[in-house]
Amino acid sequence: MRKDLLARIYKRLFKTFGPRGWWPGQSPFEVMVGAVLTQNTAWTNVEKAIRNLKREKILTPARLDNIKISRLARLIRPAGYFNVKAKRLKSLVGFLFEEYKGDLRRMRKERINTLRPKLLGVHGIGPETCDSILLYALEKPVFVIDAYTKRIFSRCGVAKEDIPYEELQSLFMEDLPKSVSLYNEYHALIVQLGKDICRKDPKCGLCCIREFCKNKNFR
DNA sequence: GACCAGGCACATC
DNA sequence: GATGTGCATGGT
Repeated sequence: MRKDLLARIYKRLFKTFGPRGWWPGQSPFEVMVGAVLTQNTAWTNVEKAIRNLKREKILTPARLDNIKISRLARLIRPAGYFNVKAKRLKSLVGFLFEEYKGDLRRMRKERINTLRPKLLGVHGIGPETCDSILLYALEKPVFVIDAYTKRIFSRCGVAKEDIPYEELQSLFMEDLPKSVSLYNEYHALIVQLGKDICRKDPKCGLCCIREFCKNKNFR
């Protein structure tokens, strides 16, 4: 892969879509909860669930730790998979208390290299959710890979379609400067592109980016 | 009414 | 280790 390809694609995407303003959330804890709720789910549904949690004033680590799981499930119902996600949120909050006394600021102080494996060990926290929390809630320079990233960048020939998560992540992190704001914006732009184009035309090979790559003869 | 959405754990081979 | 399946609501 050409050295600055991914940086150039970023610039192209940013020019096309502009800043995305991610992650929508009023606090790091809200972002963390949103990261679980949005698993395989449209964000509009997550918003309804978060509204419910706010209305009941239980969107804090202590309140979520104490609430009965059946009530939590009922409140997050609009986000789908509500029984599964209620359990996952409980695990995550339990972890937050066991390791950091329920304090995200403590969690934030830990180094990525020790924090990431620990977080991945929590039930219901896979690589994407983990990295979303690290980047968007804790402001760690970690690149988030999701289904869109894999689909888009395999279609334009940057990676194979079945490339493992960490491998694709490394492609980005080795090619780009380690910047929280850059990773934040880039991932959001990829999701925007995925929503705009990939769904409407399954055969679309990345459209503007592919053209860009072709013109630049990048491979 | 089918299809999809900002995944993950678990069973089975 | 690869592959399949359950989990569920709400928008297009």
